Amino acid sequence: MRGSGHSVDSIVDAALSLLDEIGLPDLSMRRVAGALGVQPSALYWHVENKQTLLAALADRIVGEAAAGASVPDAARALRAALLAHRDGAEVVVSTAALGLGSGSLEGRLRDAYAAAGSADAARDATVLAQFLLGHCYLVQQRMQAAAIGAYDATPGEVAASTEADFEAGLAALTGAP
Amino acid sequence: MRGSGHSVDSIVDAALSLLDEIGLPDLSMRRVAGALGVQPSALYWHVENKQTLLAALADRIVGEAAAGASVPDAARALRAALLAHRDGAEVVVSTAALGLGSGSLEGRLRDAYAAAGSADAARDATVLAQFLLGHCYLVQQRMQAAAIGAYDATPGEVAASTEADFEAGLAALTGAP
DNA sequence: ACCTGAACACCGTTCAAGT
DNA sequence: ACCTGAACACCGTTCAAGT
Repeated sequence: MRGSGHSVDSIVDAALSLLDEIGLPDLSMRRVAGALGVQPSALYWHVENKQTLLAALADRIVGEAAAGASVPDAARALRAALLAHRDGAEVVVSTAALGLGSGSLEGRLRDAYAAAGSADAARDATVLAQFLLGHCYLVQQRMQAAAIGAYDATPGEVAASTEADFEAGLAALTGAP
Repeated sequence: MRGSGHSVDSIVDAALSLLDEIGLPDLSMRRVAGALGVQPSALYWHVENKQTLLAALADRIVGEAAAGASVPDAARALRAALLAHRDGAEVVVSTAALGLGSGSLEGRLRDAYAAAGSADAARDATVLAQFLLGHCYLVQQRMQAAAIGAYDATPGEVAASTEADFEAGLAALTGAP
């Protein structure tokens, strides 16, 4: 902090817009450094390694989504947050076990279930998080495949049928529409 | 075929046992070549690139699991197949959109739903596949984190509580125990 | 037909050294 | 405190050349 060259926040900023431009497979430490006009080694002053940078990116992607909402609305808000950035689901899911990334996401759902008086908020949240992450991951994979032309539908068609898939799963897992 | 040096099957064999040994992050084309006693470039005679090798690996992991079973048994068999190999879920999920990898898995579930007289077997299969893949991916991530010690449970504890999570989600998505 | 050898354009990370 | 420069040990992939 305090006007110095770069903070961890500015690195996450750069990484996030680079993610939207080029996608996760091409998101290298060297590219992030390049976007900041700095040597790759400079990043390691602010960030321990690539894994922790991705975890910070995951936290930023999840953001404040779903705070204080009902279970279905929390799930919808988290879905929207993941789908808002290219490969957002893969970033979040890949750091989910670190507690860092998605203690966040699963925790958010746990709060929603607890507020709704669930008898086992922890299990309910785990199950819904697994569906939510699997859903978003596969949706984004399919959208990318559709963009490349390797899939038999346009990105628009994928987006539409995909939301109905989500609502179907959500209704089944939460017990009602 | 025909007694030549290596087939694509022998490459998948080597890749699969290497996967169990070292995990997906360390599974490089160069390591696979090394395990076969061959130069890395030799692999490209049999296989187009790493992505298609991973797709073939995914097909091998899914195998014949769940053929002709009821929906819940198909789901359980597929779960067991993914969990049987280190990072199995990540391999399968990462190639799921290619039709190559998990036209397989999702198709298997679609067949089971269709045989059970589902009104929308395609959607039901998509939703269950998303849960199944998200579940297995997160379970394996958690088991690995537990093995490293970065997680607050032993691998055994993770495996146990995890199966109950799966049955809870499965019951909700299929409508009954 | 199948493989080697060498090369190309990359990686993540470390660490002395500069300022 | 923060960054550069150079290095280390790797990647996936291509392609001429060998057999």
